[in-house]
Amino acid sequence: MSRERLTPSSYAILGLLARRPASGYEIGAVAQETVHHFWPLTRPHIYSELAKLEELGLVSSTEVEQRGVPDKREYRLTDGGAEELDAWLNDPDPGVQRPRHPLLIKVFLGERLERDQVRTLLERYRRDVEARRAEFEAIVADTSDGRPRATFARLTALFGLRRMEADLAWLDEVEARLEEGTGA
Amino acid sequence: MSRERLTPSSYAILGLLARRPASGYEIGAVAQETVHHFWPLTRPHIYSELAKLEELGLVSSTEVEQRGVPDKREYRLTDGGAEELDAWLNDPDPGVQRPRHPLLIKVFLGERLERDQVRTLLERYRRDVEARRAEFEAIVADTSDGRPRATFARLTALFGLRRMEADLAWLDEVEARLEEGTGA
DNA sequence: GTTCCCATGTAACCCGTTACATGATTTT
DNA sequence: AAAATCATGTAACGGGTTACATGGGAAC
Repeated sequence: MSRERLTPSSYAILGLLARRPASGYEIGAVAQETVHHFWPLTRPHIYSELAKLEELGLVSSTEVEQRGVPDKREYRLTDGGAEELDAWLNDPDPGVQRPRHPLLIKVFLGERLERDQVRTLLERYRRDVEARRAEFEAIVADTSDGRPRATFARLTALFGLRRMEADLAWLDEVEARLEEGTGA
Repeated sequence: MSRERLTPSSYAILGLLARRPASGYEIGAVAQETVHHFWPLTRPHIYSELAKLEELGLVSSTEVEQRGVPDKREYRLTDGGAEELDAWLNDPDPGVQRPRHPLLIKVFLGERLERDQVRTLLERYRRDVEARRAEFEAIVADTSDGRPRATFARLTALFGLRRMEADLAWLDEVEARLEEGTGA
């Protein structure tokens, strides 16, 4: 198989197209509301992926005229694309997460910092986490009707929510530990 | 400041060099044991970063002869490098995490899958998570003496540990929910 | 009737990865 | 003595980002 040059981003896009044909721009908008919180897709990236996928015959496109706004190129999944997508989905390999957590670099090097500076840093992070937790909660609330499709979207938001809660618990632990270190 | 082209990886490397001068290869080994679990650094990347950092005057290098093994180029932080590092550390911006969680793409598209296939996928992920949790626990155990430096390393491992626990809790939730869906 | 925004996309760039190179040293 | 490993590194590639382009509507 020469087509094994596809990335998770490729499959995310195939998956979105499986639900509904769309232009690159439209995929960008949908991605923002659906997969962005666990797999960010920028629009330029989507465009280049679509070109690659079309070259591989996994999607096809037609120019669609529009009034008032520029014409768009609408992509749809081909039969081969659906096959490729399902083959990937049925592979139970969960894939690798490469953690990239810049905050922890600063924490790791915390000995170079004043204690108060570490606290400020953590406080800022806590605010970020709380904001993201709220976003996840909103998605969970939005997907709590019984629609079959919403069920799975809900599970991904729940994942984010649980992780944000874990981060908050960690922050509590760390701050408590830093207090100890201070007084003594 | 023209030097504002540095990435978190740059600062991670500066931070490691602040502890001890080292060659690119040695930084690679240390990074593997210290920052890899929250900020992976591959050796080729380290080499190119070092070249860039030297060009900016943030590190300096000297060729060191060795017996039996190839000569190495040893890098050390310059005064300017230490300044730059501390400026970054003292900025309380925790930075952006770009979540990249390929598993959740499959979960999100779960309606295209057989229920059992979803279960298999989650089971595989659970094993991964348990393995990673064990690694974090090992680091926590390894850093539980009172060394000041170990304290901060420990906090980063604790972060990973809490997140893995969150993932396991999520898996329990999801699997329970999927059982419901099955019987009815 | 300028100024701002919206819908659509392209171009340029670079961070980080995977693949390759090489000579000494230890292992079998 | 062949094979594997170690210590050091270079080369090539590409996924994904930030910056730019553009023309029609909407807003003030």
